[in-house]
Amino acid sequence: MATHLKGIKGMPDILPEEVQSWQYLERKLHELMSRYNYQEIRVPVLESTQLFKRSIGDITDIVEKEMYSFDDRNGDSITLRPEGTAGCVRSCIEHALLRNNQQQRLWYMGPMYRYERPQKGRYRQFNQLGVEAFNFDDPEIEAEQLALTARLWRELGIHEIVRLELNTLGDLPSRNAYRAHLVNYFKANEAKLDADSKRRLETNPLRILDSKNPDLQNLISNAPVLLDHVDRESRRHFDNLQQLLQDLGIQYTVNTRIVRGLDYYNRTVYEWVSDHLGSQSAVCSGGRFDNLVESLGGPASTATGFAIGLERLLILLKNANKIPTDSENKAVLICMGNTACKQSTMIAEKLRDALPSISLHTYFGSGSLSKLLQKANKAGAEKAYIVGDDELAAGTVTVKNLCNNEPQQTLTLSNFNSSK
RNA sequence: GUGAGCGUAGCUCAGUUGGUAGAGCCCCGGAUUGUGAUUCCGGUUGUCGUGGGUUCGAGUCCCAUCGUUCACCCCA
Repeated sequence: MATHLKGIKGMPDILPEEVQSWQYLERKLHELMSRYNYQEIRVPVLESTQLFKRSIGDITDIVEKEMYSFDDRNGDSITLRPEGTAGCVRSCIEHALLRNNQQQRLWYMGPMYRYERPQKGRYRQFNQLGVEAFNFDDPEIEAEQLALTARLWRELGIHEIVRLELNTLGDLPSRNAYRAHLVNYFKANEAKLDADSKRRLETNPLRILDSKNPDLQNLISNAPVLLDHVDRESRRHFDNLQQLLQDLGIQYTVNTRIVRGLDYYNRTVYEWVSDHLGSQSAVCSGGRFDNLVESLGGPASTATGFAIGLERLLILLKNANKIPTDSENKAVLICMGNTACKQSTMIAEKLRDALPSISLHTYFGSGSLSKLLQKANKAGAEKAYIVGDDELAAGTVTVKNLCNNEPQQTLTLSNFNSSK
């Protein structure tokens, strides 16, 4: 016997039973996007490696060690997208969707790829819903997108177990100034830092604020605060956003330690987090990235957006037991006796003609009615359509309701015996 | 890349100081050749992850390796 092949690490199969919950979630997301009049954009899973290096930032971990990059047959380096924003922006530029400061509200959904060690809520292929809006300068757009996500949590029934954490990064000059303050502070206390944080001191000092090391918490809480250093305009933007959130009744906390793994953010950053996700606590994160479009060669365009990790969202839905079981209109066709059994496919087609809304499962061949009803019941069918020799002769179908003990009904199908 | 835990039937898991591999669920059949959700009876399923070692003898002990889970790093 040949040894069987296995799937790739961190790239899970989604089996039929599981697909139900994905379809439920996808349906909800489609509806939501449509209600906010965001438009779907579909871009490829593969892009040039250069695109991600320029957008995400060359020295980020994603680009340095997590990308699935390889050479195309002609030697060009291409990469499986580790996130969706870069491709979306590239497409908008390429097709001039942002000319003359045109506003766009866009969304996309699909798999992303990062070469990481899998753990709870983290996979090498994972799915995101991405939402981006372009050329909206004022904080109303952040408020709209946060209202949209807040509505999603509410309608999925998980609003009790997620919370919003908000911060502002200011503009680039103010952030660089703050960064210098922070480096000075941590350099003065370098002896107290762990190895990871010493490394981050060189690469991404803001990340030290994120550290989970309990020994560092005291040092971190006495560090200079980003919010105290942001420029006046960004500060005003942030204050206005907070006012809007209060007006909308959206609860949040300001967390001055939130930074971003991607380099392109400025001003607003936020995360929706939950205690039910294990260590990977963020289910949605986003913010403003006003400089990305221009830095990728497009027209200067402000931008805001967020991404939701769909696997993580499903963990929350399961946790809160909010995935409806989909047994609606499930039915089975049971044929008894040789004559009816031979015609089961044809009878099923007639039933589907007559009852377009049912999801009809046909048992081929014969078996004891008792067993077949048992099977139908286990499969979650609501009704059994039974056809035996009597029904065949009379041109009828016996309908048995499997949800209750109501008397059976007889359904007449026109042209039932037309094939004769 | 680093650390820890776990690999026994399709699934969830027992398996005693080393002595012939088990249960429940699922699936299939029958009681009941045309009436389930609630009965009873019977049946199938295994390179005990893989390869070495110790031993008269290894699912059990040792080593290696692979897989997996969780955590670090990082991030949705």
